[in-house]
Amino acid sequence: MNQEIADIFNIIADILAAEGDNAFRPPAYRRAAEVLLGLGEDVRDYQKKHKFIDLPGIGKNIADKIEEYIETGKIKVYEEMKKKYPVDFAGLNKIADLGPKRIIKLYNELGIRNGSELKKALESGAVEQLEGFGPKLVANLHKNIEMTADWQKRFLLDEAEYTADVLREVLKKAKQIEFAGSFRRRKDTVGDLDVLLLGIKQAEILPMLKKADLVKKAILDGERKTSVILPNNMQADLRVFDKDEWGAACQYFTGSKEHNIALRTLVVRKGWKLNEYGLFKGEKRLAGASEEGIYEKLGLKWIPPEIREARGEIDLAAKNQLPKLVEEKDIKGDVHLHTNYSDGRDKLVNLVKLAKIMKYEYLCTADHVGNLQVANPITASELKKLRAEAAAVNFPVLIGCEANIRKEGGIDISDQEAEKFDWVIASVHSGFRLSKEEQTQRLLKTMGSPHIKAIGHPTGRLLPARYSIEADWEPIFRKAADRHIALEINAQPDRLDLPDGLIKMAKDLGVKFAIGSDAHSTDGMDVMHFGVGQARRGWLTKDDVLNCWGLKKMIEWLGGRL
DNA sequence: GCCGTTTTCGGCCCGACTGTTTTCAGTCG
Repeated sequence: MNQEIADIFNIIADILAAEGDNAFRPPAYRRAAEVLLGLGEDVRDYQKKHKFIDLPGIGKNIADKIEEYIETGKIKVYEEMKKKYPVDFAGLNKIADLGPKRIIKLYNELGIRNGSELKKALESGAVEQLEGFGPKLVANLHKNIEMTADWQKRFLLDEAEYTADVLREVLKKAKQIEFAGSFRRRKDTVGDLDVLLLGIKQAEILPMLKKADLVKKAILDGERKTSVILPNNMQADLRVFDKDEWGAACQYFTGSKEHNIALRTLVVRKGWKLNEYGLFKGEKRLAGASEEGIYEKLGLKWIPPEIREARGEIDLAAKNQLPKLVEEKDIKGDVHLHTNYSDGRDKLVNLVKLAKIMKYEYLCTADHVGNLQVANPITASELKKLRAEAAAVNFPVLIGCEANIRKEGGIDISDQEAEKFDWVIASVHSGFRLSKEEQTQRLLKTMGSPHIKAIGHPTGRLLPARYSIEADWEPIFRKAADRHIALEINAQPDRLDLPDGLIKMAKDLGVKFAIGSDAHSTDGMDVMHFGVGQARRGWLTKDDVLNCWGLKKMIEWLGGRL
């Protein structure tokens, strides 16, 4: 429901912006939309324990509208706006160069309500008759309307990372390069790449990209900014900065927007100014060469990019109480690996070889078992072979399994079968569309099973945007904490499950986590850093993560049930 | 529409770029 309300707020913001009476109302609605999306739980659950008005950026007016939507499924103000402008705002807004003002103008003057009507009007020549719609803008709209659908999508982190590596190579002439934005914050999906460069001329960039055949479309090329669409339809914005601006640029373009606005509130209070070039008192530069310097001048500890989301990090930085977030080097073992005995491609001995190179201290396998729509579950005789292989590798290996959670709760193998494994992950692989109540009961019941040590990819979501089960997470998290059952943070870039908001909520309820690669071959083991990034976005320290503890302590916490 | 260690009113983050203008509006991040 959060998404539904956020969408409505964004459209209200668009319409208010187009009508243009008070320029500060639209951002208020947009901020409220962001806050709802970052809430970590459904507004209906949140409402039971808290008041919306206590959330930052949400006042009486917007709180009333949220409650109105929960009660009636509608927001009156929005319904009236829809009558006045029966327009597909969300769709039209995705077209580049088209914002609220132009959308309203197109509707008022030509009655255009959606993309296909716009296309017809462009083709008939009606649009170029409008004041303010010159030949270049019309030509751009023609092109944009065709391409927009492709470049609007969000990308998985691994594709963004690969793209960044390509750009880094092509632009290696630069002395320094940083990929800022949501990529640096390790958000689960990335819309574009913000590329910051040092020691190179802005005018050199577009030619270098063109020479490397990386420009599908040049959007703009100015004195301080170059924007292109790359061949994979990802947008890259590239900007060059000086050495004494570098930290300010990194800070500014890493965001998030909400974090930066909150930071600027502090700055304004001191009578200073903060932009992408530095922190200034009048003309005097107080800081700018390093991010640390900027935060320090503001009386704050440096804040890791992953938690710059205006979720309380600035207050804690002021009090020097930021958590020391988990790092990739803290990971002591992988806890979710498939071998060749289920649907993995590699033998245990090869997984172990790589584990040693990665400086792990142990591995936990998690081959599929059971009878619910699973590719090639491990058999009893294969389990014996795997045990023998594990005994031979001279490296600590827990032999585990990934069992399926039944529709009615519990897992699809018996207690006797489960007992044969050292480590049992229970995962939802079916029944994604059960009701919220059924889903909640199903997970609660599953956690009553005596052998389960972890819940795998708990929401079942697949990115960039597919199903995530609906459940009332609070009682589930409470039971996980109580029963010493870990929640997995699945590091696959198309899962990153749990999502960050739920991680934070679970942590606050005392839950412990296990970051698993879910690798199906040695190649798949290198995704661990994505899982660590996700854990950091959920404010986790190494104390929160089982596989940062060492095997002995982890087993103790699990109750020695091995 | 939100918010408060100058304020319950009067502020609100800030700059770049393009296109359509002839000094600025709209979009974007």
